[in-house]
Formats: sequence, C-alpha cells, structure tokens
Amino acid sequence: MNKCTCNLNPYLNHYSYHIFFTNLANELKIGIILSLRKKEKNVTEIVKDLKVEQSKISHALISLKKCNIVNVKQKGKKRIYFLNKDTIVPILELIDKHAFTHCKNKCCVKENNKEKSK
Amino acid sequence: MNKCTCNLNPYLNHYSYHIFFTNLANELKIGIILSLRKKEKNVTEIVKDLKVEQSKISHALISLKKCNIVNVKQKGKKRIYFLNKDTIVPILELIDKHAFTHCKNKCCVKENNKEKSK
DNA sequence: AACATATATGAAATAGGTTTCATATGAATA
DNA sequence: TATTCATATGAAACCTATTTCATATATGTT
Repeated sequence: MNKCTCNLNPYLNHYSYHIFFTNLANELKIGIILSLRKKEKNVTEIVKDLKVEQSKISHALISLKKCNIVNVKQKGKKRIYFLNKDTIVPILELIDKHAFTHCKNKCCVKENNKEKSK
Repeated sequence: MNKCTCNLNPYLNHYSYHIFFTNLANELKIGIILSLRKKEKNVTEIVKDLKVEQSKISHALISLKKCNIVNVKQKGKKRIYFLNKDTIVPILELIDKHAFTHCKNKCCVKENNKEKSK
C-alpha cells in the first residue's frame, strides 16, 4: 500500500494506522494497557491482575511492544513492562470524552452493537 | 463485561474501547475517515474517491456512525456523511506523532509486522 | 549442573469482523 | 405511479487476528 498522502507523517500509511489500532481494538490489550496505566508490572503480575493465561498475555505484550505502545526492561529474571503513556493516555482520554459526549445512550457499548449480550 | 474501573467515564467499559477502535483498525474505514477529513461527502462521492464497491462503503459508514465517528445529513436523495472531527482528528495526530517518534524504523508498517508484504 | 521460576514461541484451531453479491428501500422526477 | 438514482440491508463466504496448548528459552538459585 502506498504512503498516505493525507497526513503529517511520511512514515505512516493507512496500514500503519491499521496495525496500531488493531492493538487497541482488543479487550485483552486494552485491559493490559489500563493495568499498566496504573503501575508498571512484570508478566506474572499482569497475569494475576487480569486473571488471564500467561501465553495469552505474552502474545499480547509482544504485539503491543511492536508498536511501542509498551516497552520492557529486564530486572533479574523478570521482565517489567511499562506503558508508553505519551500516546495512549491522551488517546484514552479522548475516547472517554467522546463516549461521555456521544455514548450516554449506549451507542458504543456491547448491547447495541450486537443483540446477543451475555 | 463489567464497567471498567480505571477510567473517567461511567458509560465506558473495556468493550466500548474495543468497539471504538475496531472502527479504526480497518484500512477502509481509515480511508473513509481521511477522505471525510478533507471534505464531507455523500456515499457516491466516497465510492468514487476510494474506488471501492458501494455496499462496502455503506457497511463501513453504518459502523462508523454507530460510534458517532461520523454523522449524516439528508440532502435530497443524497446522504451527506461528515466527520466528527473533535475526537478523530486529535487521535490521528497523536498517532502521527507517535509514529514519527517511534516508527522511523518501520516498526508499525506492513513489512515488519508480517513478512509477506505484497 | 540440576532445578525452579519467568517468559517467549509455534502452530493449529477458533472466533469475529469484513467482503461479497443479490436485493430491498427511499427520494426525486418525468 | 413508473422509473431512475442513491443508499441500505442480509446472509453466506471469507479473512485474519486471537486463543489454545504444548514446548522452548532465559535467568537466577542451590
């Protein structure tokens, strides 16, 4: 796919957005992001916090890391993941604000998008 | 899924983010957004601009509309779609900036995420 | 070196969003 | 009101990211 001609950044194309947002369009990854927003954690701590199987967390983290949404530092045998807050936190705040303004009628919540809530 | 306890907005949960970002994690929808960023358009104009089949555009628009990412006004037999710029444009700018800072090494582009580029 | 803890990796199966294509609906006009 | 233009809708097929599960690797400890 060609470079996108409509944005500020020559390094970014439609597909770049796709990759980036694919990471955010995922409840588990959002869970990880929100968990790391509070405090950096190693994998085991994330597993405990979210009560999700370890390899699932690892797969998700690797994907998040690829886009620099999270970063990692080694500490002994533990790997501490931490959020790159510069981008994500403002984005989440924009969504929060958007939902507050537009989605009080539940337009963006599970029930309206698919009837089979459960 | 329960309300998310980590954000500002009682109307928003993990799934809300998911719904919202699913709309952005799609090249066609990003294409529509970028097209509408320049100028509001009816469906036929979007079809011409993006050279994509009409029902595909309609499906995408309905999905975008559900999250108030776009809105619509009727004008004769045409339906003019326009971008809710308050949320999307700042988000795209944040991504642009993010990519500029972090993705010069192509971390977020097609080739690195999947080897089979084409 | 053997072991335990911590995390990453691979691949097949799965799930859920997107595409396709046929068709229905809505608005305007002759 | 018959016709045309404009757009929406439904459902099956398709595609691709996620999940699952077995296993590999890496680091520290005894």
